[in-house]
Amino acid sequence: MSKEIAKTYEPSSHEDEIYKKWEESGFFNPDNLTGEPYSIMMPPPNVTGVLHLGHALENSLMDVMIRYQRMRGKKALLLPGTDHAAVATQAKVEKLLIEQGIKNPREELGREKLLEKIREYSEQSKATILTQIKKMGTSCDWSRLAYTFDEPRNKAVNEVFVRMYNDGLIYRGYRVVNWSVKGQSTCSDDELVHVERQAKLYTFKYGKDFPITIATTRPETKLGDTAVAVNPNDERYQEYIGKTYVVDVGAAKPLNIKIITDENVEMAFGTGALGVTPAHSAVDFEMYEKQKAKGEPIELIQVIGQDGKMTAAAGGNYVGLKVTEAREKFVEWLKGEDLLEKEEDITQSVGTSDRFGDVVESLPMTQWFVDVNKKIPGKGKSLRELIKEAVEIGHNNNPEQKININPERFEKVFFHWINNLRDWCISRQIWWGHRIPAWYKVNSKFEPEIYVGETPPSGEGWLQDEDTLDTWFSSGMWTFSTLNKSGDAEMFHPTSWMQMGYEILFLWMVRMILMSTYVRDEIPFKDVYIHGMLRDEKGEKFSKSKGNNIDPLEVIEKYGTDALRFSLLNSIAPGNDARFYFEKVEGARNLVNKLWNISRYISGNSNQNELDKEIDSKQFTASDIWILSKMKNLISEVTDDFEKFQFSQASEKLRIFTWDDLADWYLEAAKFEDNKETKGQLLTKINKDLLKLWHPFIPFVTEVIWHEMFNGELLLAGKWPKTDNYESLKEEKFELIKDVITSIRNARSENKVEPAKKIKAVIFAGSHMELIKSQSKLIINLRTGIEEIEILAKGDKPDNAIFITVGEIEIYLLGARDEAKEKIRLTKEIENLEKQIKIVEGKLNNQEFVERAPAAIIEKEKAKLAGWQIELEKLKNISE
RNA sequence: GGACGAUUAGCUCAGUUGGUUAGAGCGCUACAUUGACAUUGUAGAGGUCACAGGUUCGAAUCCUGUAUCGUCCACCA
Repeated sequence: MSKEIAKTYEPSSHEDEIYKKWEESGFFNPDNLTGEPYSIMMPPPNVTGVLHLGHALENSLMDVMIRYQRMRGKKALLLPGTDHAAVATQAKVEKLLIEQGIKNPREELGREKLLEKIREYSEQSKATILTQIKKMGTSCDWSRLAYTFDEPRNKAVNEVFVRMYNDGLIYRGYRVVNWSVKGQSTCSDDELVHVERQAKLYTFKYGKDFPITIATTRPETKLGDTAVAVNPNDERYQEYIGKTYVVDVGAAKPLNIKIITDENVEMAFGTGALGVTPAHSAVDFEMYEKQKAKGEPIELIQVIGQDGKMTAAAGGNYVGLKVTEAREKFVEWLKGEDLLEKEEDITQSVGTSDRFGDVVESLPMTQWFVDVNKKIPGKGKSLRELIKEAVEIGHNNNPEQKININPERFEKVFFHWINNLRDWCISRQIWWGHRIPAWYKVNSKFEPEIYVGETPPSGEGWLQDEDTLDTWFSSGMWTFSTLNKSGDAEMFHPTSWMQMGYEILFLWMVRMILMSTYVRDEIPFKDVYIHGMLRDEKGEKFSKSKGNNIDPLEVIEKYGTDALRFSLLNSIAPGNDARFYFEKVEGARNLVNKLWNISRYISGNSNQNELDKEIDSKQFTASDIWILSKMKNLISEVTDDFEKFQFSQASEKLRIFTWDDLADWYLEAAKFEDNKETKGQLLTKINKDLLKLWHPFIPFVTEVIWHEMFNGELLLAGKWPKTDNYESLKEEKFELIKDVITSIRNARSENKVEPAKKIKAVIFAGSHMELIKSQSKLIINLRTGIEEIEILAKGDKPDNAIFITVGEIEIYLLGARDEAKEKIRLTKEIENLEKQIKIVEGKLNNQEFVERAPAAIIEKEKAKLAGWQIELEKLKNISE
């Protein structure tokens, strides 16, 4: 490092250049690396906009991991990509177009033109996202860049669809689905956001002569009721079960209401009877199916249409009305007929579309589904069982193929969830997405025909299904659909590690397990690391509507990428939410600068030519031995933390070593020690390994320093430090010296001694005579304000001195004592010691403690007590 | 309604199998003025670990319950 190097590190003048160097080096591409494969698939960000701080956190997590693994000598792959995010993107672009004055984009533009608009938008968004990923310093292999909607991924989607169809796992069925009127599309159960709202619960009868009272919050759907369900064990209704009543509530035709039984009806709730509307409730539809299977069918009457308005079946008074209008009208009618018995306010949770925002309707429709309960041919297990097995005992009961969820508590949530899994509706009526590979035609005998295949069928008259696939169908294959380069899948799958936020655990993780275990007969990843959400400083979610969004690029511009990365990684605990503070980033920036200056100092105080010479351990001082043992320990702990995904703990240990141990103690001491040559070698060795340990967290600054100081190969491809490179030196001598120095500083401060005032110290070192003598230079120079020092084994205590005791060592500071303040200080110390001694004595006098506690603990307590007792005695002597 | 978390210093948070006087950053107080770094240094104040029980020689840590907050799930019509 040359002398002109700036006093402060300026990220913006290095980062782009360094990233370019990394890219050009080829080390981002595992083809250029050797060793055991290690792979991470980047969860592809949606091309709905730009990246936010949450993405910055994810990029930091993935990159810290992949850099660590690369340095560990692995063939490391971090594969980047983006997600076309079907509904989300179309909804977004449609919204933009509406803002631009196009009232109904689908009608006005048509399929091809609208798709063109969406493609344009998504390409732009994609470009921005990729730039942002680079700005974060993410060391991913750009030669393998993937997109969920590009050709290789489309091929994979079609292949898997056809295979599942042929296995009978995908079926086309007429069922009640969630329908977003606003988006004119279905959505799956997992895409619903439940919102609490106020509603009215109406209790009524269909007619004067109807024997059972029912309750509902959706009176308008009652126009389509065809049954009343009661619990089979409910004695109140036994006599009515199986009977059918004809009622006229104003629908197009009088309703045939059959009294049926269902075990899920709770006797205690309301009247214990439930009006069954097969067309507009998933639960009721199930009853409809059950009745059909039993041979006692009930009718299905659809009274709400896809436009959210009442159908003709709802009757002349209702047809064409919005559901809310119809509701009022029906209630009016009930009142008029004196059928309404009760009207009460309740809070209700309703499902809304996560992308379009409207309350979804339940409508019966023909859609495509994935059957999660059907046995897979040749497997004897259902998809649900496959998913569960992979987390519970390992795929195919193979422990090597077990997915570990970290932190573990999310496994509980997973099992709870998997038991409630229902068939997955995968067809969407939007246009942006993978078109369903199914074709229809009517043959010469006027029978409908269907063809499902990877390529269009030959022959005339085939029309492809208009619908597209749920976006998770393609992103579920992400761990392997991305590995389409020859040999990649065998090399890198199952992937090694996957990080994700808990909010998409069930949306995404489960689908990846489903796809991978079914298609590849192996798990998608071995370890899942769940992180929490990043919130603003008030603890609120970042969102556009709140206007509290922060652009990572802004933060980077001001503080540098390293500072952003460190502040994010340092403040997260697995699975827990964290708040983002600019103060944190500022602190991180200061740390980066500290490391910069440490290196700057070291490079100025070591001779490059001596680096290869063997370090002469005979020249070691107490501080040398101390820092070397700290360093050895640091390497082992940081490595350990990485293996346990404890990133924030690793970074914290590095921070403490760097700032407290190295900068504040070791470098300060080094200034006053004589073994300059050895020191230079040691400093360089420690600096090198420290830069390596830091590199995954703060890649830019470490690479810049590395380049300035060592000029050799890139730190990116450096070898992770080994503890073996450090001798096992167990040494606590320097800790004692630190203690002596800190105590002197403290006593000066408490006595309010002027900083400039020089004082004399007399030390009775006892058995530490030799050590204290050898370290006297440090005791004098490290901000203790001592100019003269006298060291004896033992002696008569000097008068009028500040008295300090560090274990058996006695220190007297002459010429600085403030009678009153010293008295206060001594009293405080004595009180403190007495308190501690009392606690330990209490423990040791406790018969049960002595009998039952492990010997090591007891020994520790005894040693503690003995030390304190000596100190206390000395303090008492002096204060008399 | 169910499940899962959280509650530790003024603020934001660590605390890995129960064992020194419970830690850090920021903030605060007093001091230092450039010596690698003022994006700095030195010293200090500040906590009944939400509450109540229990297990244990010993609990922030394990168990039970309560309160408050948060998240997810759910077919109370």
